[in-house]
Amino acid sequence: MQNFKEILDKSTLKATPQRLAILKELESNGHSNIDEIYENVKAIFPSISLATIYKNIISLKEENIITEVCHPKKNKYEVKKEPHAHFICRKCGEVEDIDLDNALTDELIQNYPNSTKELYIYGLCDKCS
Amino acid sequence: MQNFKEILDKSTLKATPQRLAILKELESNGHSNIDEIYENVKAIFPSISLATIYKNIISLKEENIITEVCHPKKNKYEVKKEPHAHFICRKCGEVEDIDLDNALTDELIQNYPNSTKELYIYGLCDKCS
DNA sequence: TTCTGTGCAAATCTTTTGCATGGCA
DNA sequence: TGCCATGCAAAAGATTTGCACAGAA
Repeated sequence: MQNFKEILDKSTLKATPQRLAILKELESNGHSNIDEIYENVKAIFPSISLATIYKNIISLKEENIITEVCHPKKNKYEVKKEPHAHFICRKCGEVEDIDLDNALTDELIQNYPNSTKELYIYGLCDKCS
Repeated sequence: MQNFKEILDKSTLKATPQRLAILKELESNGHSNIDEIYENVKAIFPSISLATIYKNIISLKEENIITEVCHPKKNKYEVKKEPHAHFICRKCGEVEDIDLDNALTDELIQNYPNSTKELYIYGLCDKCS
């Protein structure tokens, strides 16, 4: 479990309880969309508003604390970590992290010097195929 | 230039002038989002409505005539063609097609047997980097 | 005639904005 | 006091739906 308070203290953003809850939700869920964040954080802060979620997602993105995962159904967000790939299921929308540690992907990405090392592969997950 | 009338005739959809114009727009533009399609088709059919664009995009997707390109800013659409990769600029949003003909990508995709051979690489395009 | 597709308007959903309030340095 | 950040409500934007009409088989 990461120390989000410390991460926020180093940024321009204050470590409010709501922000910490959003980050905790992303960490435990892996990838969540706005609704999922809202529902799960609401369980802890019943008074939180959707607008707060949206505003925080924008500022956490700007501060490079979270990353947007482009998603065919609904964009998702994740706590920033090592560059890695995503496998996204075209049917159920499930997102799976893929390690980028093999020679193959390294080499592929070498061909795109300006790439941010974000690779996405679409297909069907085990359940849906 | 593809024969879209023929393609539509083979599907369950009729080859209406509006549909043909949407496909022609996608073909000439490469990748367009809803607004771009609307604006450009409107130049030819001033009476076309946004609802018609939306409805057609849905049915053309269902018939596998077009493909949705997941895009951080606005989803784009393209006429279906050989499986290929996309390079998407995180800054300006430009989409660039990448051929999937090299051994590297072939091999990468072999590792994901259920992949639809859709690969996305994010980064900065030449202009933005 | 029948069926599908179109275009308008309304409805719904999603996201953003403005503003008053509250908490913390 | 002076900032941010929050939460509400309203506004703005995007997408979907219902319906009447038009056009092709």
